[in-house]
Amino acid sequence: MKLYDTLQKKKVAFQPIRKQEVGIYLCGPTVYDYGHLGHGRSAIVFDLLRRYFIYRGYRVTFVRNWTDIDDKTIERARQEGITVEELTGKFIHIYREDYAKLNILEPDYAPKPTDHMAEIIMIIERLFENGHAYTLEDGVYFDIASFKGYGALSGQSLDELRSGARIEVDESKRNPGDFALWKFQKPGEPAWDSPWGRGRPGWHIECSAMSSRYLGEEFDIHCGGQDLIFPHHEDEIAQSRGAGYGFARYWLHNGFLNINDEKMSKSLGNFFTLRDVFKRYTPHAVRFFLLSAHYRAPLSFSEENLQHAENTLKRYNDFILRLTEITGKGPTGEVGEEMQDLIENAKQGFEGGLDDDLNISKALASIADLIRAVNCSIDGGSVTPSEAASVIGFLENINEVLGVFSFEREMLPEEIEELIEERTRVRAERNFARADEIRDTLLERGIVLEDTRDGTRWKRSS
RNA sequence: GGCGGCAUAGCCAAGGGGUAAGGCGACGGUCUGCAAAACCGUUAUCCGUCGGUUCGAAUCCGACUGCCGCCUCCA
Repeated sequence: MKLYDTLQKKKVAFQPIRKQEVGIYLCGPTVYDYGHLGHGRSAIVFDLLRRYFIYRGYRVTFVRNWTDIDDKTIERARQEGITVEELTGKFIHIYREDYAKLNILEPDYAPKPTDHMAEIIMIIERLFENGHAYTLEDGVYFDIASFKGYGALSGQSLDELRSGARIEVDESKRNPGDFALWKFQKPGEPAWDSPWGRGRPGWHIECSAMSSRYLGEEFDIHCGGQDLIFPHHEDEIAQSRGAGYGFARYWLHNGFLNINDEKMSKSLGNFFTLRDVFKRYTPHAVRFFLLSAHYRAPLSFSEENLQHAENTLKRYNDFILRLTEITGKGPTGEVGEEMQDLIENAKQGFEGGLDDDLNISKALASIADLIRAVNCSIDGGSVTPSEAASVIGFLENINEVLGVFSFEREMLPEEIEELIEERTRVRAERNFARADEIRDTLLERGIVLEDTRDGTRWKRSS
């Protein structure tokens, strides 16, 4: 399996630290507000990564944090007149609901920095011991000049960072790029005891502390959005390696979700929350949309593209419905060699695509080829129930990775079943006026009827 | 100013030295009582522009143009 490593700036063959095991850390959101599509994208593409490792037989440990203590959670809680804990508890709950709708697997660990002060303090102590930390009036800082290799991830040298700094420089810091490890308490702020005084952790330190806590001092993959490369991940590397950890072996970053060619973000105010989008599109379609572009490429949000996802998914699910109708006839017939080859080709195409740095387009193209070929055989009446079952089995397997197909069928209310039966009767009598009337009535109620050789099929219209 | 990314049909998108996968949409056809679904066919002489290397480039090199991101909180 090849993955693009941001640090090496190229695709490399993935080698796990321990055979058939992989530890993954994903930087999660700061929980002070509703999640938007961009957060959804990051969560989904790395859910795809995790699920594909599982599909490939790896034992995966997946960690995604909730950032619950920083300027924004403190400020928002103050505005709303509630505690930081109340605020973050509410939004963690909302995020979890949204992510569940998107069929994102729960992380094995979902740590919060407020639960890990001991680990955070311990790593800062180690940074002092190793000469990377120093204390100023308002907090403890990391001395980036003391860490050789600073800038390797983002491709920037210390000098460039110095000259390019757009922020007002705190003259007391040894280097403008030095960042806070521990911020001393200001009036009204939540605070924890530490050897340097009461306060709270800086942003970057939580990920260094919690990743090592759950995945070990050296682990396989660290992921996040491209906006985290600098300074967040650069600083994490400096801290963790400065503390003597091996830290992450591979760095993966997802591209942005754009809207009108601009990054969707809180600060630009051009975002759609997941909740809003769910009002207009099915969660499966939203997942499929966010999944359907390569994870490192920019993806444009638009009504047209969401609708596109909805349409494509409908084609998949119609296909599954057709297969289900055939398997309903019982487990009979052979699985012919031709069908075995079709499935095998699709499987190889699917795996070949995802093996190549999660090339989802390649993977989906092979599924499209399978659907066309099998639909063609169904039209010809040559697909046995056993064959249909094996195609469904294949789709179920890959759906463990994609998580977008629907296999379940709901039961219709009896009155609707009766209308469908009545329509079958009157059609046999060639009373098409009544038949069309029934079809229109049901359509108004969201039921689409399709007449096939073997009877009438119903579907939900949306 | 520094660092990085992107530019392929109406739209989404793969490919990345040997002559353009796949999907959505559209149009024509088969099927159907009519539809729908499905299938078949059509839909890029060409891959931002200009040069160069090569027998051969969308693919490599150079320049240019446009767009985006990071350098400040951000998935």
